[in-house]
Amino acid sequence: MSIKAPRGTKDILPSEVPQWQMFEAKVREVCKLFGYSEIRTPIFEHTELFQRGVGETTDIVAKEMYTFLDRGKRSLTLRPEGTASVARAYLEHKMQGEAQPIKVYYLGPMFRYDRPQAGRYRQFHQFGVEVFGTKEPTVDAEVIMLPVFFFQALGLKEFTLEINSVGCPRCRQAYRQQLQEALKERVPKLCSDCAERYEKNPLRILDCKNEKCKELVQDVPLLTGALCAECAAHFAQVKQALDALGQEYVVNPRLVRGLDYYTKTAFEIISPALGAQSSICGGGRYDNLLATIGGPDIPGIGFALGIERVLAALEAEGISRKAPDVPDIFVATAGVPEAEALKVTMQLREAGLAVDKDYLGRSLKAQLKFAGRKGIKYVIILGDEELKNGQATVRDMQAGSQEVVSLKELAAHLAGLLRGAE
RNA sequence: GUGGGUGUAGCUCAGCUGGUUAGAGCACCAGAUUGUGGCUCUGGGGGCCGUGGGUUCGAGUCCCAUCAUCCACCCCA
Repeated sequence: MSIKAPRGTKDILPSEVPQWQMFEAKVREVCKLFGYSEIRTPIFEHTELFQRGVGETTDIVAKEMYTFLDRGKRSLTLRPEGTASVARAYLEHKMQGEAQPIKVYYLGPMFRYDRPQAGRYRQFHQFGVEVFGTKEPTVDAEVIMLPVFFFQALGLKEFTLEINSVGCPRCRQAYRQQLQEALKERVPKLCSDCAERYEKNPLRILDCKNEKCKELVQDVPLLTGALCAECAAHFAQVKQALDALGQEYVVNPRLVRGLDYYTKTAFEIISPALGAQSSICGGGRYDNLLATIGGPDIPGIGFALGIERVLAALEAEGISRKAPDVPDIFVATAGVPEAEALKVTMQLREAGLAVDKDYLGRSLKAQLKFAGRKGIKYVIILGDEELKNGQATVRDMQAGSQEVVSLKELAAHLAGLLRGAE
């Protein structure tokens, strides 16, 4: 075998597609309940959108983008995430002129040039939601509750919600200095990654998994304690709203989002059933994103959730997969021309029945075996004997019983059987 | 980008310290039953042993490289 799917990509095979369709149907159902409309944006955008929106210093922009020049020498990038595109569409179509807030969801592939591992792909799929035009803390609570509600609707049981506030540029800047001050002496003792983070993005040091770093930053002041009055009040109201709903959560002051655009509320949902890539949903508020990409000062909030990871979590929890669809009826031949069998097959389809037939010229025995393996409920046996009388045999594969039915009444007879079987 | 594990039939895997034509189970196809599946039995098709180099009289087996894959770091969904 020479050509394979590119590294980090994979085929979603017919046996898996029903599970994806179930997932997508659930997305649409829940979004409808919450009042969100679907939006579909292009799969690639001008590179500049992500550079400005996601942030030059983020790993995503610095080293994970699929960027290329098109024939007109434009620099384009396969979208690494959805929020920037939706924000761009909001501005481009002047949605600030419509009734606010704008609540949308999207579903589709994203691309990041990462090293693949369990739960991490170069082409992966996200379901995400964005709300523009309100900075109300209760909308933060709604955006947090949507994925929680969604996971419950899927039957997922094992997940934990973590929340934090990363403040606004003002309090974050002040905190950053406070943190650097506190860590000054300890820099040489930190791991090499954290030593680098000390200058670039000291907040990330709080999130380091290295045991030694964890210990060293234990007594350091936390961002939650350094929030400005406005951010602190906002965070308190978000928590209050979640409390009022009876929603459990863990405040994780070390939860730091990687993308530059986040402000105030940040949250993450984690599945303990997964490996190292255990985050199944991440989101938060981004009150400066629209302004950053050249729009008016309009707040926003959203989340994105990794479909492959959620499906893996369902699998790990043993939640049954949706089985692939099989036709209800199979037309088998025994000594009659194939054209005749195709004609009967088409007639049944025209009557609204899901029907397939043999295309390998196999023996009747092999055709029955095939239908049995596939789990097809009824097999029509077209034999020359019956056909002479304008009849066919209908075999119930589960019961092993069969009866002779006239071709004229065949469709109605089968429809009746299928209705009865439901 | 860094580290470790693994690449033999469609799938899961054997193949002892290198030794003639590379095996099993499942799956697939056919027959036993010349018009009747699920059980059983019999037979059959399928492998440049990931790829390229090297060591050797001889390599699936040893060495190097490369690619792919898995897991972890990093990062994130």
